[in-house]
Amino acid sequence: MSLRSVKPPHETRTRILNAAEELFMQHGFESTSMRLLTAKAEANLAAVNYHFGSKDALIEAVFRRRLDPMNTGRIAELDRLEKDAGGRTLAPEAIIRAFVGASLRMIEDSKNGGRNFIRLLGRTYTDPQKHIRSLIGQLYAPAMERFKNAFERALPQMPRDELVWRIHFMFGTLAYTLAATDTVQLIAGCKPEDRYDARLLEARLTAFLQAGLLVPLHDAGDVKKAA
Amino acid sequence: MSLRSVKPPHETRTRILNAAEELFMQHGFESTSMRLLTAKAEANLAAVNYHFGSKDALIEAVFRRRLDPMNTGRIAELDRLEKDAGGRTLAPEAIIRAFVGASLRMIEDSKNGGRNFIRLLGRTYTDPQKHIRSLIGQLYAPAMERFKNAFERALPQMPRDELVWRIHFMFGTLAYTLAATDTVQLIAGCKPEDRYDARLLEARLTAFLQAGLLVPLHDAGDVKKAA
DNA sequence: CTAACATTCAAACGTTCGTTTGAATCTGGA
DNA sequence: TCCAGATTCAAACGAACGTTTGAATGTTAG
Repeated sequence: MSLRSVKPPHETRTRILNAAEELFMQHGFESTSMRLLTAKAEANLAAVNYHFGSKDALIEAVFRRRLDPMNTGRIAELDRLEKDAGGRTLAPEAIIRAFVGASLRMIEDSKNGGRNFIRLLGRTYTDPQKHIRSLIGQLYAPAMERFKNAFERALPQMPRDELVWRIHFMFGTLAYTLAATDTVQLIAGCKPEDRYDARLLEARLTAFLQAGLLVPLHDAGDVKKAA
Repeated sequence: MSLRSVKPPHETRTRILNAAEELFMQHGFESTSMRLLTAKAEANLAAVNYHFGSKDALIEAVFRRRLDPMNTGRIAELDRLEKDAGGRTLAPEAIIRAFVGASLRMIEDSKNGGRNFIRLLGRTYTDPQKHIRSLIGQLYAPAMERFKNAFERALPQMPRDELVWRIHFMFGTLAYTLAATDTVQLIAGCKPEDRYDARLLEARLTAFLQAGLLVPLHDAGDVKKAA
């Protein structure tokens, strides 16, 4: 064994993860071949199977590397908010900001591939392969449960199934906004330039989500006049 | 030529399109092999290349078959609304309903694969392959332009870039909601049963989108108190 | 019937895929 | 120095991929 992981922090592993992250985002999982991937990582073709075991295990490692700290941070931020509030109930907006803030902060870190990862993540929620979707779901489960509880406490008067749907809508808006940078934006007539001024985007996104989350309940299927 | 397309309306073509739609949704484009696809369609392996030319051309045909009528219907519905309104400006909610209604009506048609297609469509907005995304964008372009103009007329006081973002948010919410039927719903603690009561979903979704679209403008990055 | 065309079919094409192998090379402690 | 384990390497594996081919079959018009 000889004390691995003390000196050289597996540079090859990291290079592979970085290359995988970028290529998975550009071409998808299936279209990214091990040969292209290892070439970009400046590693041997066999390196992925040696370090990770298989291509699927590499995919999982790519997501764990970023998603675990991100969701841990989300939960910690929520803990901090609740602690600061004493016994008072949190404002829904604060909970929303704690959630989307983690994604937007990562998107700002374009130098370290964070932006790549967020786009990759956003599209992987709806990946065709079931085992990949369930991996994402598994990695999100603790944070999702935590935030769901926080929203329930902040909005005690809202029916549970209504709240679940609105959380789903919010999650979708966030995921899609971050994943689809060109498709519909181009259709909408906006140039794809450096459009991700994270501060402005956070303000717009939070306002949109908050309004949707707090919209008055519809009565018997009729939804007129909300504002 | 001998008068094709009079009697047997290319049954093989249709069987292939149906099989492709379902398999593309279940496994994605890359993971759906021509052998599996033609087997499900009860056609010969060479039939796809004979009838469509290539796998990519088949993908395009799958989307054109559903998306062209859907967006034509959307535009017609908008035309009808504007005609009925005379010169009056349309309510934003009516425009939203005209757009999401087409998707939700197709989702109700689960017998004919409409639900499959909507899920496939929702995930394809963020497909890794650029030529696939641009195909979707191209098929959506006329309807998108039309609806953007309608929103601009309905909300003349809203800055254009703000409106573009809010349309983007709405589009994302719709796409993700329809595409991600299990992933996050399961996390949120909801069973994936027949959850798509389209009437209830339309009410919830429209209320959410309308609230987000109409939320008052944020001032200088600060977004407190919207409702 | 027959000629012309449309469609189906089994078989094979060449390529690329993820993974495995066994030897070569590197590395750190006794 | 030497050796055991960690890592890299070139080469090859069998399987699966999309596509092509040319003959066989089905269909329609004269």
